[in-house]
Amino acid sequence: MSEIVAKSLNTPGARPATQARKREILQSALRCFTSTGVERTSVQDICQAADCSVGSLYHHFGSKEGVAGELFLNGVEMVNADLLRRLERCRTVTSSVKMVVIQYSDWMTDHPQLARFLHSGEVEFTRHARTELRQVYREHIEAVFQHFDEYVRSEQMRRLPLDTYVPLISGPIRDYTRQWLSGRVHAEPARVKAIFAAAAWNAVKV
Amino acid sequence: MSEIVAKSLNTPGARPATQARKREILQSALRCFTSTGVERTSVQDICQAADCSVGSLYHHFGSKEGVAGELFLNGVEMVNADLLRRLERCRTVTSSVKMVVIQYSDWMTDHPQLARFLHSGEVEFTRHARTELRQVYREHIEAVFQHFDEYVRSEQMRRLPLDTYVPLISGPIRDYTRQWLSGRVHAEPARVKAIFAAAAWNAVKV
DNA sequence: GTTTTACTAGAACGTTATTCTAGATTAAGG
DNA sequence: CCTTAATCTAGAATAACGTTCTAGTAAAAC
Repeated sequence: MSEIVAKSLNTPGARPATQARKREILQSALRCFTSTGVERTSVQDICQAADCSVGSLYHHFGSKEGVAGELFLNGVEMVNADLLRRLERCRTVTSSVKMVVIQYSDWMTDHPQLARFLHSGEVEFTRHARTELRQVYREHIEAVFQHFDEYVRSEQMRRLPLDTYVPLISGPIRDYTRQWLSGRVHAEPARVKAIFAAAAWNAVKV
Repeated sequence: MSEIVAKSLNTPGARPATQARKREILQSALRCFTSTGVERTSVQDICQAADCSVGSLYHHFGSKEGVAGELFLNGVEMVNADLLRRLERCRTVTSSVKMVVIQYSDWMTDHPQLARFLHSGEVEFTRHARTELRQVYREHIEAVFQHFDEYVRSEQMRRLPLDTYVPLISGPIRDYTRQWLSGRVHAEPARVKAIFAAAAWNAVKV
């Protein structure tokens, strides 16, 4: 089971027990969402699984969407942080580009439940969650681009329209992962990552 | 506005007016779904827009999911048919591979409403719709692969694991389209298709 | 020890998808 | 034509669900 560790699961003024309760709710929700689907799980299902009252859930998360949103945000932050950590160790263009694909494959294979949830597309975000997610995404992209900037400058990588790098490098493995999660293909992403890593490098090398 | 033409919108024993009524419901539903989101549109919204009663809607489609499912299926069949039509005119490997990307870009750009709906990921399928969709997908893939088979045999194209062709060729443009629909990038797919078409060919050429 | 705040609980509310029953319209057979 | 059976429409009734509300409990602050 994947750990649902929130960056800021506790707000100022919160009691010690609160974090545990929130985490319990999030983990129970993830189990429900991935087994039954977001829309088909009721808040009562979550409360029953987490052994809490609806009042408690609404106090902490405001809505069912709120639970799903926080779960989604936590998941995205985990993947992003893991990529940056692994990118820092790469010292060449080739290994860096390939790492983007390899990390994605490994992470999705290692966290199938969160992978399923993040790819489900069922999550309806609140306005607040949406802006927060956008912010997280932007900061992440910026950090990743900073890593690759020197390679583009030194012409070890093709210079392309900014918006095309992500689809070119990550598009295929994302598409494959999606198919894997929907059951259309059977080999885990981690077992085909070499092909997609090579293709990614092939797409952006000079 | 895109035409919602059903392959088999009429069942045996149906009256002439039925097809028009069903199409009216589907078109109204599409408008509601794309403007408000699938989950947030009620069946009453659809009925009001289509000027019909809930009883009528349920008689024809069985459920809200049923409406969304048929809309989805029709959309997929339209894209697929369009691709096969355009592929038939291609006489070389390069143009064929690139056509897969180009057709996708053009179609999504020309049918933004259906594109948004097909990519929304909000549709919950009934068991029946799911199997039917799987069937349609399989037949389509088979037809497309048949077109490319000769090129692989004559070694004008790389021989790769079967499940990797689609992600390698279509993954990037799909990913880009998704980002375009979510508003993260602004240039229409049709305006960047050349880059992704070239990358697709680059990924599978010998 | 008192006051304030965080938290929990579960009944009550309004909305929504779905079902049901009754009736209207149309096609087919004689 | 008239009858009969089937398709189709309508809208009230139902059941389930997300959310709100009120009251109460526990813990921290002072």
